[in-house]
Parts: sequence; structure tokens; C-alpha cells
Amino acid sequence: MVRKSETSPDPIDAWARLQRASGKVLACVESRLKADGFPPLAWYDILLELRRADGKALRPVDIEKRILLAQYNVSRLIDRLVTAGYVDKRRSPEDGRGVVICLLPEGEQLLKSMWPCYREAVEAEFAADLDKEDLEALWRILGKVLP
Amino acid sequence: MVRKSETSPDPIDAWARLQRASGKVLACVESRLKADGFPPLAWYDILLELRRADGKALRPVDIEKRILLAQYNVSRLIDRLVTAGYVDKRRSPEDGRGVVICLLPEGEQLLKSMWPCYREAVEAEFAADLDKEDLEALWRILGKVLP
DNA sequence: TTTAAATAGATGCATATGCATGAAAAATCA
DNA sequence: TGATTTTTCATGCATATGCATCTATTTAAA
Repeated sequence: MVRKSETSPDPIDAWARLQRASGKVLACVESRLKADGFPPLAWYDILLELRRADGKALRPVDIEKRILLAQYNVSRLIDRLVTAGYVDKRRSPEDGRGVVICLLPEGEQLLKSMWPCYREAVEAEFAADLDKEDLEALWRILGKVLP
Repeated sequence: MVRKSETSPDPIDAWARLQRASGKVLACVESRLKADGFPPLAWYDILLELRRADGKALRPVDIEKRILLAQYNVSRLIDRLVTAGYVDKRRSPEDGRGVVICLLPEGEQLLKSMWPCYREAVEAEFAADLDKEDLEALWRILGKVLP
């Protein structure tokens, strides 16, 4: 059963294609990062959020809100980042339950050194096939889907 | 540093949004399936490919080409499907190295029973925010990214 | 204030994934 | 043909993930 090209796609088909395109690009980008000896993209994402944040520090609960990761996952990923020396974990002064994660210079350095590989990967695996209008349309449409 | 709304988005930003939107919808859909007692989406994907295939059967290597999964992952996922009684694994008659995976009636039944939940989830988490033109544009643009 | 409920984060345990590698058959080549 | 390389699939082992639960602290309620 094949879609007729004049009809608009079934929502499920559009979604399936979104999943495939997204997954394919993600896999390729991750693969390039790993090939160059870099850690997974999730590390980059967290370090980037920290760099953007006020004082280059965030609480795990705030990282969780910005990133698409479950609480326990954030908790363990942070531990790995601490062990690797990219961030620092301190008790929160104003909330005894919580901690504060601080971006260390080593973490900023990692962001910088990953960036060229990351950028080139996205250009090659994703942006190379798209023009300005495509990127603009994707940006606009996908914005409607986000929370 | 915030994008000016008149300029076109940086490719990386468009890609980041693609990842987020895709991941968010995927997580929500998986969550709904699980809440209704269904297996993960990957099971559905494989069973669906089998149903579409000639004779409702495929070799693992062909499943791998249609799905975004590594070889060892396909191999083990198939084992789970066999254990659960949804598919059948036989030695390939024409290729001594290979096996043939057959969709069983139980597997077709699972597809049918998952479909309403699956469809509703995608409608609610993804399509609800989009109109016909959006879906059409997504379909067209993302098609350029795929292999 | 004392008690109850909610929030922040960590973790034990089961399951799933990634990686490297293995075995076995088929395809290619000399 | 015999030797080499490729292809197909499986698996041992390390790591990562998901789930449920735990502790500690804060917030809200009685």
C-alpha cells in the first residue's frame, strides 16, 4: 500500500519519517564523535547547558528540565562527568536536599574541542541536503511540537 | 546569545530542535504504549516490516536494513519476539548462514491490538499541533535527509 | 508546632545495549 | 579446485538504562 503523491501524508507516516531522519542523523553524528575519540553527545549537551547557565552552574533538577533525560539518568551522567573531571558537584547552600553542578575549565575545553567535529558532522549528515528554506520550515514547524 | 527571528536558523539549531521534538514525541508515545501494557515500539516496527514483506517473512539482515538497529540488536530483539511467540525463526533454505523470520498470527494480532493506542499517541503528542501543510512539508524536507 | 506531603537526588537490581569477536556458510579470487 | 575474503548471525563481557525505592530536606497542612 503506497501513498499517492498528491495526497497529504498520514500523520503516522510523517512521524515515522521524523523518527527515521532524526535517528539516522543522530547515529551518524555519534559515530563521528566516537571515531574522533570524543564522549557521547549527552555529555556535550549537559556541558553546553552549564555553559549557557548563570554562573556556569545548574542543579540536576534544572538540567533535567533542559535535557531529555530521566532523573536517574542525569544523576549518573553527572557522576561520570565528575569522575572525568569536567564538572564539579557541591552541596547547594540554599537547599539542603540538592547539589549544584559547576562547569570546570576542563569542561569548557572539551566543549571547544568537540565543536568542530560536531559541527562538521551535523553539516554533513543533516544540513548538506537542505537549503535555507528547509531549515527555516523545520525550525518553525518543529517548534509547534515542543512543550 | 539569542537568534534574531528574521535570520534563518543555524543548521545546528534546526538539528537540535529536530532531536528534541523527535525525542519528546518518542518518549511520550513509548510511555503511553507501556502504560497500556504493550511492548516497546521496536517490537511494533519489526512486526510491521514483517507484515509488509513478501510472505510475511524477512531475514534478519533485511530487517536491519529497514529498521534503525544494529545487527546484534536485531538478533537479540528477534530472540525476544520468538520467546514471546510473535514470530518464528527457521533456517534459510537457500542460504545456510541465514535464518528466516516469519510473522505468526499472534504477531499480527499484537499489531492490531497496539494500533489504536499507537495511533492515538502519535495524534496527541505530534499531529495535534500541526496542520496538513506542516505534515506535508515535514514529509518532503525530511525525505531529503534520509538515505 | 507537629504531622503529612512533596521534592531532590542516589542506588540496588533487572534488563538492554555496545563492542569485539566467534563460527559457519557463501562468494570471490588465484 | 583450493585459499582468501565477505557475509550472516550469535554471544561473552562491560557498560548503560529503566524501575522501584530509599534518605534527606523542604513545603504545606492541621
